[in-house]
Amino acid sequence: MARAQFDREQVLENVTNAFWRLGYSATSMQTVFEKTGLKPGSIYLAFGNKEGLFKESLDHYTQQSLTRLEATLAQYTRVEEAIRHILCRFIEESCQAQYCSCFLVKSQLELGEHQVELKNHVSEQLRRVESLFYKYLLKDNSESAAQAKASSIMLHIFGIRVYGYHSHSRDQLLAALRLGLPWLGWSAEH
Amino acid sequence: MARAQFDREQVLENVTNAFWRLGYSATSMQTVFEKTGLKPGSIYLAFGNKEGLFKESLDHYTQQSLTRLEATLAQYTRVEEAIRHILCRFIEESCQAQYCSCFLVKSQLELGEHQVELKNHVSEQLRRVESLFYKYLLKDNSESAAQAKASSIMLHIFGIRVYGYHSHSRDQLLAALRLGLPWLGWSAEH
DNA sequence: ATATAACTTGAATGATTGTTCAACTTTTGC
DNA sequence: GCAAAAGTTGAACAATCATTCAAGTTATAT
Repeated sequence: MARAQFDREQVLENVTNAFWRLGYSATSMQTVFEKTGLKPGSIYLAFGNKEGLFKESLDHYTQQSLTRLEATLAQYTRVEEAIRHILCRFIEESCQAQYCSCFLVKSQLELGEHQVELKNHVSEQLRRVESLFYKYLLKDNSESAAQAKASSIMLHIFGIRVYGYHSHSRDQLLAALRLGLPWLGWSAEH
Repeated sequence: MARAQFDREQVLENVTNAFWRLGYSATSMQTVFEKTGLKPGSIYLAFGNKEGLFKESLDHYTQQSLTRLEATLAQYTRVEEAIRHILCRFIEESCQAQYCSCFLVKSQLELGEHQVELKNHVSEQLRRVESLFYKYLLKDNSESAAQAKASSIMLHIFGIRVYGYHSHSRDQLLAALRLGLPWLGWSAEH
């Protein structure tokens, strides 16, 4: 029973990157072989097929994202401050040259009738993100207020992910966030 | 000089629908031939290639969208009321069974390094939409306020387009819009 | 009526798609 | 040390991809 000779994490890192940038359809298995240096047989034995590989990539990405979000949310005493930090980070990301939006958002919109299972899987991951915000907002809010605020946060995040993909304008996005999320208590200067 | 025997508008309608639902990569020319009933030669003579066909589809969709938006904006005396109507319409759309988000948003996120020209074209169309809101908001706002409000509207629209694609929850979206866009002056009941 | 330009047809192109598999190598359990 | 399990290899598969083109048809201009 020989062990796999490749680092599964490393492989998923490369594959996720390819899927993230190019999308599910536009990423060929040929591309996967090249980015990982593995041969067809190894990939198919380890991940089943393209859908399985994509699903694991999604999980890999979600895991990283949630961990990072949770860390930031736990770091600050006031939830609003943490969320502000997260949103500002997203804006900064969107201004970088190689920005390619959010893997989950892109996948959600790309997948359709032909990949229902994958699409539902993405939806589930997005709901996990919203639940995380909801959980932290519950500390200072009623259930209905926390839900509305969590949804509003998600709307703005989705907005940044799309808007930032073609605009790259930090100030415009920041002004829009200040206007749409006044309850986050933005400071006067920044 | 024989005229084309097909209705260009009708063909674009069908093709747009396919691209909209399946995306650029996942829509094969074979699909195009089937949906239109035309043979390869006719399509390639009329539209050049897949990219050209996609570009015309985008323009067809943008034309229809802008016309509809402009009509609603011109219909109401108060801009805020018009925008509220538009957003509510978007929410209603997102609750329908066959909802497939916004063609421009989906394309913006799908297109990448390999279709830079197309991607820029989509960005341009999205900017036209924002400019339309900006123009109408200028009537009652300073330039900076109108810009911030237009951006905020776009963020929320993008949000609906993504959020509505996996949630289908009318009330949640509405509550989030009321929270994020209070300056639109929502009535107490609805 | 005829010449010519516009358009349609459908088979064919070579490249690329996702996936399989028999042969081979490596590691493990006993 | 031996057998079996696990993993690797690289060629090969049929299917589909976007696109082309020579031949045939149609409409228009003169």
